[in-house]
Amino acid sequence: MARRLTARGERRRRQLMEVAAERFAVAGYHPTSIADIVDAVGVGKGVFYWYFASKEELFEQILVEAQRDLRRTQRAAIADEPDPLRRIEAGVRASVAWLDEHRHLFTLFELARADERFAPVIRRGEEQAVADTLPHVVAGMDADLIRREDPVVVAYAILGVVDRLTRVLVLEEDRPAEAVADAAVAFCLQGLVSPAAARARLAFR
Amino acid sequence: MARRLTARGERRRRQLMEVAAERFAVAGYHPTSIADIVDAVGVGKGVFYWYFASKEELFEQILVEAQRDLRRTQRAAIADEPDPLRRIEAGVRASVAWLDEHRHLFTLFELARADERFAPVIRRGEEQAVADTLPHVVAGMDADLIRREDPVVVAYAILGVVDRLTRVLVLEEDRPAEAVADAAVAFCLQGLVSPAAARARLAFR
Amino acid sequence: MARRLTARGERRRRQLMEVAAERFAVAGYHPTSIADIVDAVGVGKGVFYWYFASKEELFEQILVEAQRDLRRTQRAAIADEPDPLRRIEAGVRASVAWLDEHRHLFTLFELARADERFAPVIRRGEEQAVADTLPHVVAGMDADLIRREDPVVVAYAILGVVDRLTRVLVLEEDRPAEAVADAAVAFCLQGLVSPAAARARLAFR
Amino acid sequence: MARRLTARGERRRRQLMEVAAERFAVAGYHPTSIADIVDAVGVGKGVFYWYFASKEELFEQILVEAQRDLRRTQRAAIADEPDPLRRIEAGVRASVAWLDEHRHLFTLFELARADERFAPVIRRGEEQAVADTLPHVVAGMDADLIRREDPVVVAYAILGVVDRLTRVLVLEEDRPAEAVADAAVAFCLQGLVSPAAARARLAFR
DNA sequence: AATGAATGAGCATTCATTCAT
DNA sequence: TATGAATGAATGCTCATTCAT
Repeated sequence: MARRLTARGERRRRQLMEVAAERFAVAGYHPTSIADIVDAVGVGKGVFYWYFASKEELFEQILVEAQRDLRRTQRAAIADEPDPLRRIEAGVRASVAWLDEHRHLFTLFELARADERFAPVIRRGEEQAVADTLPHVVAGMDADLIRREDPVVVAYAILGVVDRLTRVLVLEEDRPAEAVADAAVAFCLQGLVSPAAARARLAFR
Repeated sequence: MARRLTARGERRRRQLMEVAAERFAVAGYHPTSIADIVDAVGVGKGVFYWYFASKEELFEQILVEAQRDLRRTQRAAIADEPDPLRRIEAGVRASVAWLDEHRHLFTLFELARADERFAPVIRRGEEQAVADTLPHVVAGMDADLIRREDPVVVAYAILGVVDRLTRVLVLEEDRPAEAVADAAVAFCLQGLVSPAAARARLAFR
Repeated sequence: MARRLTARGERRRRQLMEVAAERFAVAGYHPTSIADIVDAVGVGKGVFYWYFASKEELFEQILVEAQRDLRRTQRAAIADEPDPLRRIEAGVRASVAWLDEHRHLFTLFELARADERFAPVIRRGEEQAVADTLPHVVAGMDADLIRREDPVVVAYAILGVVDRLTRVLVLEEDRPAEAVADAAVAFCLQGLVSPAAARARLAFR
Repeated sequence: MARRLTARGERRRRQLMEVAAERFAVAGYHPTSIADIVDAVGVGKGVFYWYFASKEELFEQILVEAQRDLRRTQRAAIADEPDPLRRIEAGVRASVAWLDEHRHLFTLFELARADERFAPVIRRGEEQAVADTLPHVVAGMDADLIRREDPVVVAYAILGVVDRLTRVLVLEEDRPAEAVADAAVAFCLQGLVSPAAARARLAFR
């Protein structure tokens, strides 16, 4: 592939990707057939194979573009923050917001993770996200703002919190994204122990 | 179904479930055919349908039994702990250990979550886990050991941390389960801010 | 087969045949499995094959016994009638009544006729019925009570009328069997032309 | 379905229907597999499902088209007849001729009647045939050409005679269709009583 | 006589992909 | 670029029949 496309061709390609993304999210990858996709767009099957080498390639491209967009959004949100903790916080908030706004793509990430063929794409994106977070975590530790822990662990833990809270509370229970972002930030920064208990624990050391 | 089985029949049923669980985990649900399963067991195709009404029912039963076992393990681990925080900690440790020991079942949970038909089963299990955690969180808040927050949020956050850290660090990066459990506990209890920063923050209030 | 059966065995055999006949009538021959039958009776599959060599043999025996019973009924109804036309009439009435009372067996006759394997059994029964009717038709012609026509044709025509009127009007439209028998007799005896038209026609000859 | 077909596609569809109709008639519906059909046509299995949604739909379409053709033939045969009795006679003759010429479709009607799923299609056609016959019967009664009886009964009786005589005498015993049509007409019009007996009966009234 | 278990060929249907036009 | 048509391997599932106990 990597065909050179006319403007019209580019539009078609987009259209196919969008329709496919939506169907995949609603019905799943397997249950959505090429026929479903081209029928929804109103074109013949040949068209599909003009733009994509295979169903697999199509899904992969949807995923990669979505990851790229999410990452772009995170970087933009972080850009102006000098404080490491606030950078992380901004990243969390931006992620929750993006996942909320692109629910079907969020769903596709989950779908992809469960499929042998696409899991690597997701893993790659996740590793990228961790790599992006790492410098801020390390900077936070150097500034004694963040507990000294394996920074990779910390980064994955944040990912886990954001992912789960957004999926369950925003997508399924329809809570407002900002409130969930607040909760995610609070949990990630302070954990669940109360200040009182924290003080008591400190006294021990 | 719900057939009355002889001892021999019960053994067969177990064997089919185990072989299927393992194949599903390795290759995925769709790619694993009934033929694969019965061939692996070395029986005819009809045998499968003597014990299970469908491939779908089989998967569901695997999931439900796995969830039951995980829950049993968690409850056992928590049983003797009087302190709410320690109960939560024990639950986290038990979960990481179980997921480590039953890696293929952990994988099945992920697979299932991505499939329309099985997602409800997973959600149900997750809700059960949250419901199981809730009393301890609330007790912790009442004893002023845990920050006052929406306890449901807290429970899901813990789930997210445990799930992600175990999946990536234990299953993929092969770190020792105990170390990962330590890290998960630490993150969940204290979050990522350092004691110093916490003190500084406290001063503000 | 043709096993010597104890009294209990004979009961079992009857029970299997009755249950099977009813299921076949309701759901069809193919859609009714041996499993359905033995489950309905509450016995294991082996029992079935103790009494019948195959599903096919079972159906055949049901058919043959039903035909035998129908024929017995017809002969009994005709026995005391000296007049050929009245014999035919009595036969028609007896047939409609029997088919009404044994609706499921009537249905089985239809089912069987459509199946290559059983059609011969039905044909045989039909030929028997025709052969049974023939003497009365011939006697009627000899006594100048019945138009001179190919008696075989006449016999099959009667069969056709009885079969169709009973099936549609009695079984489907739930009309009383006696009324339908009346109508069948009237049509068979006089056809559809009015006496006036008949007279007019006669004048021509 | 209801796909837009090219001329070539339309040809394929016809071909599949014809081959299928013939196989169904020879071997039965169940025993004829999709594989049999496409193999006979010499195409891949997918082709079948390009043109038909299911085996069931195919059979139904065969039936409906056959019924349509039979009805067309009947109407054409009747068109120029002013006399009600002659219209009925013409209809009977046209039916016998059509059933003779399309023996395999006649067989399919029988097959279909025995199958739960297709019986309604047959019943519908039968009701149509009765509805088509009714006006002539009523007209005949009004003109005092036909005995006053329930016209629906009369119509079904005619159907029964035509069906049975054609099936047994034409299809099985290979008698000439015209002779059988003659016999059917004679029986339907005059019944089986002789003119003499009829006169005698009249005397009574 | 009876049971639960097992067999395995057979079937309708799906679907990613390719092809001829 | 685009279409309708075609491919054919693969899949889940059924079921009459047999077997071991």
